[in-house]
Amino acid sequence: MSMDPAYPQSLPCSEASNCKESSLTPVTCGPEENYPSLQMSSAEMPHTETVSPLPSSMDLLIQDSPDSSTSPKGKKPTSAEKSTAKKEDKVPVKKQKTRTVFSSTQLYKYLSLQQMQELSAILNLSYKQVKTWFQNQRMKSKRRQKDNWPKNSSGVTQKASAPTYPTLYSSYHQGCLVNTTGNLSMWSNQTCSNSAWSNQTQNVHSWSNHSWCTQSWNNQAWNSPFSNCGEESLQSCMQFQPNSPASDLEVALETAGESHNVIQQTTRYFSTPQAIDLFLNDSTNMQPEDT
DNA sequence: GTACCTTTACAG
DNA sequence: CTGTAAAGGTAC
Repeated sequence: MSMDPAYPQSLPCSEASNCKESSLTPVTCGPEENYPSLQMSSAEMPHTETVSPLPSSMDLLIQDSPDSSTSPKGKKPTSAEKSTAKKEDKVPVKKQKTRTVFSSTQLYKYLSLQQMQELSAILNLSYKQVKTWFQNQRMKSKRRQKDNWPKNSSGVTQKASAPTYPTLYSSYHQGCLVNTTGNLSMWSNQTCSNSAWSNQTQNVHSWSNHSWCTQSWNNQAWNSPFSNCGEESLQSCMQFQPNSPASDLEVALETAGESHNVIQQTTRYFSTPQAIDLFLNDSTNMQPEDT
């Protein structure tokens, strides 16, 4: 339970080392930084960058994103530039906060420290960004809860209705992170039935200590917002045998969920907001919420 | 040092 | 206007 991988080790330059305390200009961090794809001057930044320096294994995972939504600026540099230019023009550099629009592909693989680090490198994002994302997700979940996220009221918001934890792994597992040691984290989502999952193709990517598992789902079965991107390539898989679909997951979840905190829970893969919500909500208790 | 929370600012 | 990445501040 000690997970403090000083991220800066193997990463090229992910750490926040850059933008955080450095200054307010994330862009200044560096060209090959992780922010490159963020905003910068798309003019000269063919975001081909997206996935260049990736290992071969990861290639599959991230290669897609033709330019989905990410396009930090691939599409409308005007706005950004405008604003930026404007500010620079007169305002004493207040703070060029540029919203990085992560591509679904990128979002698809945000995880925890270790993974985050690697991911950051892989995705060409900074560790900070990855971290921030999770943070925001947590906040988002909380807010939703507070706001009484329209869940069953009409049963509309939640495409597949928020499943409870038990249901989660039963019919909601889309991927999982398996630790070589036997520990595994999972990210789940809706519309994924065990059967479907069994049929899916399984591609295992070696990922550090963990095996990045991606399972290929049916595009149709996948309704989550995040899933609309060409995840076909980065679909998830499972490391455990296809024979033990939910079984392993359950065990793993139990083990992992019982002694993990929110952070760790977050560590699990979230493919969809709902999944995150679920995790953030029940993960702590992992009880059948069945009063 | 990190996570949590609040606020800011941008993209759709 | 909403959603969300990101900065700032605070607490552990």
